[in-house]
Amino acid sequence: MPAASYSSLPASPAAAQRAGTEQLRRHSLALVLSALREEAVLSHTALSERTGLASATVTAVTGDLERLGAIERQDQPASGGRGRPRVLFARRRRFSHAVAVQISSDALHYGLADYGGTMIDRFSRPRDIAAGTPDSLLSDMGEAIARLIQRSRLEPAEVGAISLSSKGIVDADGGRLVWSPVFGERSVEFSALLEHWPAATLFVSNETLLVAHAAARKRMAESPAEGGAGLIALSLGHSIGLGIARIEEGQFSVSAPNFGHMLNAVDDRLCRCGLRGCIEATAGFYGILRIAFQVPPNTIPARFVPLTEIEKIALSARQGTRMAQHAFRQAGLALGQGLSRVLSLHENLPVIVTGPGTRFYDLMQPGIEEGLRQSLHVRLNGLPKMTVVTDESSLVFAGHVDRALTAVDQRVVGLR
Amino acid sequence: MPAASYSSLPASPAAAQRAGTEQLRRHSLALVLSALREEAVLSHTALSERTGLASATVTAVTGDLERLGAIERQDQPASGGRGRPRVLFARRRRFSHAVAVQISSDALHYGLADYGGTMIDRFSRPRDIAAGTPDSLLSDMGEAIARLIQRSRLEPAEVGAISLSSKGIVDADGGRLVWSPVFGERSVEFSALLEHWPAATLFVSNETLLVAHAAARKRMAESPAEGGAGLIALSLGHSIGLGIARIEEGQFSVSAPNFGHMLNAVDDRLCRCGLRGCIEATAGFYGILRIAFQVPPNTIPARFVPLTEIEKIALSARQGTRMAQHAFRQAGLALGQGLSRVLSLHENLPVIVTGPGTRFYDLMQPGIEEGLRQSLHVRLNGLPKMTVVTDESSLVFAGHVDRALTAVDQRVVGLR
DNA sequence: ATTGTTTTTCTCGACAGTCGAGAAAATAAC
DNA sequence: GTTATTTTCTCGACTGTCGAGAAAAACAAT
Repeated sequence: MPAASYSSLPASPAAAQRAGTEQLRRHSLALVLSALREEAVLSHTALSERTGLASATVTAVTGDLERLGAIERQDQPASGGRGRPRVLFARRRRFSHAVAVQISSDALHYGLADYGGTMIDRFSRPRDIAAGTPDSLLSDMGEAIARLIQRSRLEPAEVGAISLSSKGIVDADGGRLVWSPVFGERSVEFSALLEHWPAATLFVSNETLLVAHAAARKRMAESPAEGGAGLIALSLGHSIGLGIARIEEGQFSVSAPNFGHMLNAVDDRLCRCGLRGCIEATAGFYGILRIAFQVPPNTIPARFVPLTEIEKIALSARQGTRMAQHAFRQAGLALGQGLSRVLSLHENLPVIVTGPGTRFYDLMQPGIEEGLRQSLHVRLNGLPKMTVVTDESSLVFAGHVDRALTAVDQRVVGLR
Repeated sequence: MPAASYSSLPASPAAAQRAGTEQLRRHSLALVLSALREEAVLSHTALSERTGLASATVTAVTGDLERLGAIERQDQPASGGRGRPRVLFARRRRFSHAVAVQISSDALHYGLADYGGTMIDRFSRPRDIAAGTPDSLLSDMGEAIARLIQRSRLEPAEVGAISLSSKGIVDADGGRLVWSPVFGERSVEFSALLEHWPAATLFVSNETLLVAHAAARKRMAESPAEGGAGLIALSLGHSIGLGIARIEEGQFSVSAPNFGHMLNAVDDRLCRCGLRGCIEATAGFYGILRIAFQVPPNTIPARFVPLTEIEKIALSARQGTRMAQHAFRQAGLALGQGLSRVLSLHENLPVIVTGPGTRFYDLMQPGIEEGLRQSLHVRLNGLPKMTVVTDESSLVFAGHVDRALTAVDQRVVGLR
């Protein structure tokens, strides 16, 4: 409860608002569309119940949406009870499509989803970190996306959104990657990609932000009544990612703070970003490696550490090797201290831990808890609820698709 | 830009939403009311321009508000130009009143404002920190507020809101002070105060949150177009306070993180909260004192340090005493490092520095900047814009009044 | 004094949206 | 074939916003 917060009046009134009552209709359209995302197929009455709109209004709204081509009636009889058979509405899958690309340090994962939210194609391409440049990455991605679209025989205009994610710092509005583990401060301008798919909106997100997005969406779908304040997603791996989703009044907003490079302690541990004392420099895979092997802390970090390396360290830690245990404990401490700072700034949100590093969670947990307990906030509110979710990638893709389709929905709503 | 953030769809649809088109009217009412808070007196046409509502709608809305008693026409001829004289609308001052109490460690400051937002009475009472208990504080406040209201010959029912602020951690919804410098973990239940003023809504806010509130409101009034992301208020004194206001789409929301007791470094410096390494333990007045006089860092902090003590240290620092300079530098470092963490979590917001500690800002500034520069975020985005504002108290009261009257407005809007 | 000019407010009819109630539709049961 | 049942759709009432023009209320000119 502590970190008090509330929000205030309109204030800047003449802001971008249109006519009066038509705004209302837009809201109703959005309501129906969003209900049809949570539950793929709904009858007239079910829509009325879920959205709170009167039955008459549902008729009007679904009529609009059918005319726009965004939804369609399923002609399945769906023979159930006795009376007039219900008409079932569903999003029209061919209406639009979303491309998702997960850019990770060793591979690129591509996915294509239809307007209904189901993945219709996906493939991966390995990535050569050493050889790549921002330009080569862009052209590789352009080709791969073209391929993805051709395989499903789609027209370029049928791509409504392209959503990219990477670890690192992102300028969401500008479609740029500002800082990334691989390219450092050489920024990548993804907006150039849009040339070939003019109908598409581009999203560039931090990867862990999407995890938080997907987790928050899931939580809201499962317990809609819960005004729960939100959640934190923490991704452990070569780098450390964090996403925060805050839920308020049925809406949620999500942000990706620059957690991995938040200052942790004034120590000598050199980070990939060139500074010292970042959380990542202790808790990232290369940080763990450095401590475990007692490499001097100011050694320039390895660009990439294979997971098997860390697993060896973990094995020896589990067998009792002191230095390996110490490395994981230090990593946990840095994470716990960092988390305690995040919690001081927000409320006491539950934490979802993902990423390849979760296999070592048992080794880090004591350190994490110790670090957390060092702050007044945690002492007053107790430890946050921590949940480990191993399958990060599917959360990332869920986040991609949800975010992209939400945008398409908004465009639909804007068309009257 | 980095810390990417966006917000999402409605989603939980059947939430507390009333009938359809009446919502619209409520919005229009709020628009007019809020315009009349930014500019005390506005004509029919001016209202139409500022709110974006059609002239006909303004007639309808002002009619409603007059009927409710919230606004009134000023019968001033306001003889200006040539044509039909404009009717001027203003908030009806007697419509409601707000009580504001600033609880500081050495005094209680009381204020009474009318619905127009002007202070009509104020006085202060000294506070004996050593002798007081939560109960005695409550009863003192009850009496003082009663006195305040009687002096202006108001009925209890004419008090629409009571807004309290303190340093420390606040449970805004519950009307409780969870942790305070004076009472520690002995919480104070202010909700008991409401007994005597049943028509009033109670607000309990962190003091620096109100500073951020007032500053954000001011900024929006001055440059409404600016979608500026928000601002941070930092209050320096015996304890350290922080408030964050984020402005998005004409709305702003404000929160008060637990900054003073955010973990800064794992050192031995004992904080008033009983833990070690809090920012306050280095940057609060008692922290500065402890370092300057080379008292062992784990000494139990003084409950209160007179400002003159710190001024003496500042004087000797300005005269070149090393240890005094060191103390301010350490304080600055802790603040800068802490701020860098806040900035990592939000965007690169400008910072407003207030509080009694601002007189020593010149001594702390180098340390602050050094601390800030230790994080990747600052390196990428540059130092935040820092502005010193000495008159903290008037910002606090402005925040109190604005917050309280906003709540009264919302109640008005709710009444049809 | 009367008439015209100007500026602002107010009124009126049109339009868009939502809602409740009941009509209409479409099926299963009898 | 008729009836019961369930769901969808239609209709009229209500609320709200808007644009246009009428009405109001002043000053200026004659």
